[in-house]
Amino acid sequence: MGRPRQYDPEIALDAAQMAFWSHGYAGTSVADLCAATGLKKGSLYQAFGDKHALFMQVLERYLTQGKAGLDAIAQAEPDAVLPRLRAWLTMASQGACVRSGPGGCMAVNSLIELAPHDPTVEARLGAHFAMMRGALTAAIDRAQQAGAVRGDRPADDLARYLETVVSGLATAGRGGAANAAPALIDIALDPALDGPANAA
Amino acid sequence: MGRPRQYDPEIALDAAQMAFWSHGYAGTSVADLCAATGLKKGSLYQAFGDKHALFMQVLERYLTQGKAGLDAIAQAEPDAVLPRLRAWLTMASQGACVRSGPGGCMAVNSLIELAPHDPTVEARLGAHFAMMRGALTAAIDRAQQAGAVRGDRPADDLARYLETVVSGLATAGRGGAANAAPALIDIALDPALDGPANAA
DNA sequence: GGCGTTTTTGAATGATCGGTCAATAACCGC
DNA sequence: GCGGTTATTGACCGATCATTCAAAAACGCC
Repeated sequence: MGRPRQYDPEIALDAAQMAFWSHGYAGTSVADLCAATGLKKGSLYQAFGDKHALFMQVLERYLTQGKAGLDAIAQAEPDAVLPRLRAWLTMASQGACVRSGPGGCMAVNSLIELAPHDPTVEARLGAHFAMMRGALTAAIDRAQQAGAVRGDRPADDLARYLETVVSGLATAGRGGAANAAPALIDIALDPALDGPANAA
Repeated sequence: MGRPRQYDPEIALDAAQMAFWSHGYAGTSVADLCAATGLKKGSLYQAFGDKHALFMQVLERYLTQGKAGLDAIAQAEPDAVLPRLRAWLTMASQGACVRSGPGGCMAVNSLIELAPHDPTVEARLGAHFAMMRGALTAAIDRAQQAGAVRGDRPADDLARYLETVVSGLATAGRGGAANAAPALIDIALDPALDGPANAA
C-alpha cells in the first residue's frame, strides 16, 4: 500500500555507514548523508529518524557484522582457539588498514569521539566490548584447561589484554599503517598465550 | 608597547587543550573555546589565529609534554629499560583513565578523528609516532644487546608492538576504563620482553 | 476511476557555524 | 598629555547546521 520507496534501505544504510565511519559523527552533516545515500532530506528523516537515530542504526549494523568473528572464537575447539585468535586479529587489522576504505574500526572511532559525552553510544559500545571480553574469556579459559594456552594468567586478564591489542591495531589502521604486520600479531599473541609455561 | 593583554596565553592554551581533548576538533566550537578560555572571539583570533591554527598549537603543546617520558626511556641504562617501559605504560594508562579529565590520549583521539582527512595533523602525528618508535627501538635494542630484554624478536617490531599497546590503553581510558590495571601491563610487557629466551 | 496510504520533494525554519572588522580602551615612550 | 601601538569588545557577515512541513506524486484497493 502507498507509494513504494525508490531506494533500498540496506544500500542507504551501507552508504551512511561509510560516511559516518570515514568522517565521524560530528564530521558528517545531514547534507553529506544525503549526498552519500542519494536520498533527499525529507526521505532520510522519514525513513530513519533524525541524525542521531540514523547513527545508532548504522552503529548497530556495524557491531552485528563484527559479532560473527567473535562467535567463531567462542565456539572453537580448545586447540583451535589460538589460531582463531590469530586469524581474528589479522582480519581486524586488515579491515582497519584498507587504504580505499574509511580506516580504523567504527566501534573504536565512535568510542573515542562520542563515548565520553553520549550516554546512548557509551552504553551500546560498553555492552559490545563486554560481550567481546566475555567471548574471549570463555574461549581462553577453555583452551587453558586443555593446556592449549599457557595458564599462568587469569583468562579475563588475557581477554582484556587482547581487547587492548585489537584497539591498538584499529588505531594504527586509522593512522595510515600500511598492512597488518604479521610480526606484530605474533609478538602480541605468542609470548602471552602460547609459550612453555602451562601452569593452569 | 601598546595595551597589555589581560590574560595569560599559557592558561588560555591549557583551557583550549582541555576543550579540544574532551570534545574533539569538530565537537568544539569557537564559542566553546571562548567559554573555556574566557576570551572573546576577537581576542582569540588575534592571539592564536583561526580555529585550526589554535588546534595545531594546542596539539604541539600536548606532544611536547608527552615527549619527556620517552626521553627518559631513550636515555635509560639497559637494565632500567624494562622498568621504565612499565612506568611509561602505567603513566600513560593512568593519564588516559582520569575520570575528572577529558579521557584518553589527545594524540590518539586526534589521530582517529582527523588524520585521514587533515594532512597537517596527519603529518604532525606521523612524525610524533615515528619519534616514539625510534626512542623505543633504540632503548630496546640496547637492552637486548645487554641481555636485559629477550632478543628473539627485532627491536623495531617490539617498538611497533608497544606503540599498539599504548594506543589500546588510551582507547580503553577514553571508553571509561576504571584504572590502569597493572595485570594488563604485566601481560603486555613480561611475556614479550622479559622471559627466558635471550637469543640475541 | 476515485480513495486512502505512503513516499518524495523542495522550500523554509531558526540556530549556530567560523570568521571579520571598526570602534574603543589601555598602555608605552616622549 | 600626546601620539603610536596593541588588546579588547561587540556587532556583523554569509554559510551551513539539523529539522520540519505542506504539497505533489505514485502506488494498491475497491
